[in-house]
Amino acid sequence: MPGKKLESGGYTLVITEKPQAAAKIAYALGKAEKKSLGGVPYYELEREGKKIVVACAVGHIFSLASSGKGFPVFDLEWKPNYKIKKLDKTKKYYSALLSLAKKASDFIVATDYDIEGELIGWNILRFICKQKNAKRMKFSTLTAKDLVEAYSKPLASIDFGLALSGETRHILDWFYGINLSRALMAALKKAGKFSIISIGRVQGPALASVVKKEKEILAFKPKPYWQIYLLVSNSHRVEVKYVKDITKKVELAKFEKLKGKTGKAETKKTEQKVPPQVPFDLTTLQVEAYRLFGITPSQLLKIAQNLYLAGFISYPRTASQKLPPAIDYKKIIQKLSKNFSALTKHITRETPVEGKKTDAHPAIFPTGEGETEKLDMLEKKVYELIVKRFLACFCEDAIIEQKKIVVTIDNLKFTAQGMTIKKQGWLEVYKIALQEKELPELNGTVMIKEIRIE
DNA sequence: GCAAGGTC
Repeated sequence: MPGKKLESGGYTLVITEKPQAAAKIAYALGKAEKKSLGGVPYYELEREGKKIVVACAVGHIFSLASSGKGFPVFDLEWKPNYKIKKLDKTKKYYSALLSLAKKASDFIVATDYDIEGELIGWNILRFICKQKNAKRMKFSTLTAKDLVEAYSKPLASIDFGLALSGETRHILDWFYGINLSRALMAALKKAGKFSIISIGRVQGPALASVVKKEKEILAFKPKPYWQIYLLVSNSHRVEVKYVKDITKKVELAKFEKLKGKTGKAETKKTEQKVPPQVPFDLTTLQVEAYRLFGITPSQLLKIAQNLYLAGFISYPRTASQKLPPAIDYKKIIQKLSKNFSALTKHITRETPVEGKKTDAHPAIFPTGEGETEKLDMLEKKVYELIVKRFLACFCEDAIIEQKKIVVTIDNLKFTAQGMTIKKQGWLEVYKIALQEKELPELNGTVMIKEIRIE
């Protein structure tokens, strides 16, 4: 392996992104012994006669920094966090990795398999281990099975595409954020004021969208309008609504004259197949957890992260809506059937319904492992939601019937709409807000019984 | 001093 010449006979150093992942990997690979270096945990074990040390970072332990004053500045370089920030908690992790790397004879990067994770691994490799490359463990769940497999069949190289895109993002965010913030403060100073303010790739557009919405709300002038309902009948009584809102009061007169008149009714029925909703990406899970349980997106991220670290679900920071066969979903379903047989019995599909989006990690899925008694109330809710969404992807389409009654009187059109579920299919497993509304069939001449204007 | 994104 290129880079600093390595001692032979040393151990394999597995580099993880966070302490909890280090523990999971170490105990999955063998009888690990927990040790500590300057207050930082690491693990030693032997596997197939080879000594392995599993060490960890704490997310990013390097940051971009510039010596340039004023703006614009473009001379950036990576520096250990502790050399830049006053209040830094990463120094002891940096030191522990530095010391453990010295006695290693080869390295495996086992950070999260995504853009930031690859960069975290690459920076540790080049700046601490003095290596150009290393093997790469690729995994999406922290279950023992996946970790052992990732260790046994590592990728020969880190993913430089991911790592470079991560570095590029850091650089561009720095260029744009720091320079524009400095420019903004300089402009303020020229106007005789002093304040520390900031702008950036995320906060700028976010602020703009809040301001835009606030302006819309301030500019909103409510206008009165009316909706017209008719109670019509022949064999059944049904309330139908005029298809438009009325904004001019004078137009109401022509509706007031309708009472006692007759009109023509027609009912149309259409059947619709509704396929299961696609597997969870993080954003969709956040939306659903808020809709169903009132859990905020940031709260959800923490819960999902915990479920992942405890081995219940796959890596949650994903935009993918795919469930590739490699995750062995048949086995997962088999495991889930122990606790969720009421749900798994509805499964009819061999392969899951999937969405379009892809990512480095698959969509969020349950691993089928872990004891749910160990979860708190919110964790359990989220976990079960993920189980249901996953299993629903293997269930049959639902069939719904849409009914639409159209009543025409004096060339004015009124309608009523109904919906009934003909076949539950996947809805048995994953409930969504489908409001059923029974509606009779109404055809032929109808009499207008009542008029309601509001 | 200013970004954004990891993890605590």
